[in-house]
Amino acid sequence: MSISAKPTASPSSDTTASAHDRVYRALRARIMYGDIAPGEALTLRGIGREFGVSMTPARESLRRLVAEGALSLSSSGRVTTPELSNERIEELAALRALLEVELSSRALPRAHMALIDRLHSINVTIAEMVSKRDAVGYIRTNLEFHRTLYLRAQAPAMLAMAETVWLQLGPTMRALYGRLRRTDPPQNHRLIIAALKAGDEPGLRLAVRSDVTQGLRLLVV
Amino acid sequence: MSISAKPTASPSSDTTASAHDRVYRALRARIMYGDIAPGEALTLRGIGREFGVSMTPARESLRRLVAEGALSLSSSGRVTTPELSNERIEELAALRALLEVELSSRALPRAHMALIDRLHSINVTIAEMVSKRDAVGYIRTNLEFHRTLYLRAQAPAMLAMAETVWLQLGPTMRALYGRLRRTDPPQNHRLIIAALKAGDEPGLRLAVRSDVTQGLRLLVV
DNA sequence: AGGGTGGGTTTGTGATCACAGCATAGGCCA
DNA sequence: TGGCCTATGCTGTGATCACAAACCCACCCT
Repeated sequence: MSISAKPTASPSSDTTASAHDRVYRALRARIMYGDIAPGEALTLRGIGREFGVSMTPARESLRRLVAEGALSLSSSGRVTTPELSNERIEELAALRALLEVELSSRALPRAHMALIDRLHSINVTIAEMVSKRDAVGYIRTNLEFHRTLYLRAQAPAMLAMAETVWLQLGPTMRALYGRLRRTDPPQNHRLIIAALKAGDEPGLRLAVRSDVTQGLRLLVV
Repeated sequence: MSISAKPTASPSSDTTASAHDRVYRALRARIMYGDIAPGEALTLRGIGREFGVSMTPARESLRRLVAEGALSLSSSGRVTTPELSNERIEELAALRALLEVELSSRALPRAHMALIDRLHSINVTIAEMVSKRDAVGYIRTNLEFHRTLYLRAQAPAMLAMAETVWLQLGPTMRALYGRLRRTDPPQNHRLIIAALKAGDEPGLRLAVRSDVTQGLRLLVV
């Protein structure tokens, strides 16, 4: 039975031996980076078959993702990726603004030149993803930009909450970036970097708020 | 085997037939309202025995609580209620301030007289709990005060995040209210109600922030 | 007497199975 | 020909079991 293992997931990050954790990480990345469309259904046996595990670890990883709001659970127990209402999207955008403005503000006094260089280089990668029309790559790199900045805030609980919001917005973000077709240079990211260099806290808060809010605004139909 | 069911949990809210959900709800309430001390260990078979279920639902509810940050998972898989560091407590307090100030601000334009009456009556119950030295009852009623207000904000995702923070602080809050021995009338709650009546948004924000922050400040050793 | 080490016990992990609910697709009847 | 109804598969739920690792405590060696 163990021959049927089909590791179609990413071959990286196999340091943990735990089966449910491996499944969880793979699914989480898929959802957060928009690899799954809203409304898609996931079945226990299907997940188990794909990752070569039994129903038990599949169920654990699915329920963990449900607990984090990444998947929604119907009354009959069926698990699907959620289709967010406009009110929910606006709320999550407000949450992003609230949390990420605070995180960036806390990161500001700790932002050295090495961090700014790193952010700049991530920005270059984002531009590449945009020109390649790679939606998933764009989302992943964009979030990496934010995570790199917020890691300096030394606020793990707050960062975890922000990532939970990203996770909830994942499937919807794909729909967004699949829709917008203009080659959008990360203008707000440049404003963020400039404010970091200048030590300008109000400017930084404004830039982060704009960056977080403007993309989601297009999504509200 | 099913005879060993000992429903020591609350007899209410048994509308759901799902076993793991029943266990989850009971444990969540215990943790959030400070019924379990920090550092206590929970075992799968122990939970199962107590609720008269097998290991499967016990495991699901425990892992869900771990996913929500209510319990911490050691490297060997043992589940305990977390002992929070001072930095973590300060971070969670900041998170409470951030989220709950926003929630109260959104609830303000929707706050009618009926809500204010209800808040006042909850406040009376809080005073009773204080005089009875009932720590768990105090925490539960205090959170009910906040939840009642925030429900008017019509922001379910934001409220869910706030409740997650309460959950993480639960075991620690018990340690706090077990320590403070003064009969503390809910002064800040009266300020909140006054600001609601007057439609005074800056005052409301300040009162909520004070109420949320001051209690946790005592806790930082 | 103290510290390391052995075994017995307890723990989480994952697989498998029986079962009940549901959804769908096909057939059946008017 | 159209609408209803049943049957079959597929789904999640929960119980049980085998197994390996961790833990604990007593015992033994130095």
